[in-house]
Amino acid sequence: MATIHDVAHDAGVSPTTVSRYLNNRIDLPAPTAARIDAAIAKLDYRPNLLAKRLSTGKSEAIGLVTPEIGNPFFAELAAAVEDEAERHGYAVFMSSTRGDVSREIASLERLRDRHVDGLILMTTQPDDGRLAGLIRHNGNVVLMDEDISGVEAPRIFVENEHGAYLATRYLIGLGHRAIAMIGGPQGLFTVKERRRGFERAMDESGCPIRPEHVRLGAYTREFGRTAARAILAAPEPPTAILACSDYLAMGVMQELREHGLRVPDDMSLVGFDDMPFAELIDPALTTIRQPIAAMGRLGFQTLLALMNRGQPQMLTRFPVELIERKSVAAPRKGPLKS
Amino acid sequence: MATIHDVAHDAGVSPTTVSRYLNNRIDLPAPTAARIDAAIAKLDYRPNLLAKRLSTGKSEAIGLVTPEIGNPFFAELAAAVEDEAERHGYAVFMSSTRGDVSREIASLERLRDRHVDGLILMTTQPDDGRLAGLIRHNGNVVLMDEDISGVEAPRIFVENEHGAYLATRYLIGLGHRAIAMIGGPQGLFTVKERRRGFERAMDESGCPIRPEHVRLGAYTREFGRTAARAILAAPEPPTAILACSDYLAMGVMQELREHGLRVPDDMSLVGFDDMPFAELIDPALTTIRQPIAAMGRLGFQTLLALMNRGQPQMLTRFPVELIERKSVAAPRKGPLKS
DNA sequence: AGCCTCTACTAAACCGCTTTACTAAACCGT
DNA sequence: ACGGTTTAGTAAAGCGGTTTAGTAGAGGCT
Repeated sequence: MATIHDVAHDAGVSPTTVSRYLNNRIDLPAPTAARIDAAIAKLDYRPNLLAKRLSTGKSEAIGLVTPEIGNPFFAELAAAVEDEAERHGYAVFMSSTRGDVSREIASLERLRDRHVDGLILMTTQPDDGRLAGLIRHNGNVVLMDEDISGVEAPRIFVENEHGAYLATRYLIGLGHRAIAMIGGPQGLFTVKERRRGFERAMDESGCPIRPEHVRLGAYTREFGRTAARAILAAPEPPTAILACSDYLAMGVMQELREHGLRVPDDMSLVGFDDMPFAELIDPALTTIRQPIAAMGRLGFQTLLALMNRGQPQMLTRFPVELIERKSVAAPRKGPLKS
Repeated sequence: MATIHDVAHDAGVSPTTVSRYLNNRIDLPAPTAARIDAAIAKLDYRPNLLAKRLSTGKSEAIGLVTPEIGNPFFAELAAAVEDEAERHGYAVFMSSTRGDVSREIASLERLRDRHVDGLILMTTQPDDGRLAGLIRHNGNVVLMDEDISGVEAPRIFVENEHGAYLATRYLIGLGHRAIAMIGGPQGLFTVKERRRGFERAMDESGCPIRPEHVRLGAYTREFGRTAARAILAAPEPPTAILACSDYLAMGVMQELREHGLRVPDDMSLVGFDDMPFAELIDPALTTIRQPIAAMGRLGFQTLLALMNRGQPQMLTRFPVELIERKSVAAPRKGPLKS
């Protein structure tokens, strides 16, 4: 393959000149520029990225760390990030941590080793301090979706509290007063926020919250089932359930079905996230929509600003929206017969 | 950051020695090795990947080109590829082409420009020859899922024909004789193969295929709806539909629902792929499972063999499996009342 | 004429690692 | 004691760009 030397030789200039010309750091008289252009075309010259990177110390790539790329929520987000990154000439390395802190650490090490210039990090576990330490040393990290405390990175979140508040108010507005909530891992930022929104809505309307109606565990379908089972077994089961992710809602729905209960006739159900499958299931899931694509785009833009030593917004909250579908109705009369 | 020179200096040897030691190209007496190890630890030395890559000409990264990373099928595959790649110290660049040939070409250019050492390529469109040409020049490409004709790359496919055959035989076994088929883009490899399997099963059982019962268009939910609408409008609608992807099946299901038809009572439905949501929808979808994770792993292994100038298997066919769920029953008696 | 400024470049160092070709010293058998 | 082999390394030339510091020559001003 042709190198910059070949081009320089062919055009009768020095490699320096070609390099500067290609990087717009010099204004060349038209004939010289034309000779260089001709040489490039003739030799089919392509700059060697590896060399360029070593020289500049930039890898022109970013890392996107998600808990699980197979999860449609993160996959959609990844698609948006990738889209925006490509527009700016950046490549995206993805990695799925599967809730494994050591994988999160590994991606931070990739940042330190200049494998990538920056990182968009989504975690699903409360940090024990290790991540925070690494991030502080490395810089160029944008946090999305979940917070890591003790870190001074730009953050991009949704209005978690407001979302849960909206959903709960909506249920209350339809006459529900006994509402259960199922959430992800205890201690997680989104979990706390969503719980707060739920509690605020309940309090405002004077609806009592029974402790056994609040189940925290994991953002998985499996936990949705477990939690639903527990809630159904409670002495006074609720008439509606707020599941703080669509995955949880799926599990709840499956469990209800196995108990012979119908959604929404016997139990109303609201999800959170508006994953692609939310409108495909039956009944279509009423849920809180997060603007995934916009978050992904902004995530990259924020990181870009950070990498260019700009001044990115340090905290962005995206609005959420209640999407009304078919999984919610007025409360049933009378007790559950399952 | 410490460089290999610093380590060498600290250990009292030359950089050459450190380099060779770290790359296992030399056996050093224990004391010397210990000094180097100590220096590395002391200085917290990490080899600069950028420099290493320029020097070796390898980027230790591969590209994974999927039509749409937001699609759970590809997302799951990506997760498996990534997993296997990481195990071998490779990073994975993903890109979604969204059916855009220019994006496919862009990823091949990244290969040529040594951004990545190899590529796993999944396309969703018949090639006009451009891709084939580029692949021939670049080498180190593994084709998955769909074929590109005129290329000598290792290929990894599933038993498309057998899958469709299995599904069709299964329907016929339950008494269906009028079966429709909905497939992806005409001219696509998987479409042709699956169609052939469908036709073979029908022929073998003496079931006539009505031309208006075969709909080819795109592997999308939207097309599933369109095709289902057309099929329902046919003079003699079938009693079962074979949808050649789960996305298509989703669309079909939605359309049927809007016509007031029940699955499987009024119409049996079989999908293809066994995407994660297939068992979540109601009724759970009977479908043909592709071993996605195994395909992803083998995809990387094959590419690795290719990159190391080994002799990879040039064609691998993965078996498929019929997953019986709830979307299939014996054919309804009498005509459709929609 | 002498000095300054501007244009149009260039030489050479550098990024940090790998690798080829080579050497000094120790050991070994006869 | 000597040639040959092994051990334990090293010097220096890349890899292909970028960048800093500098220069030759033309033109303008006084």
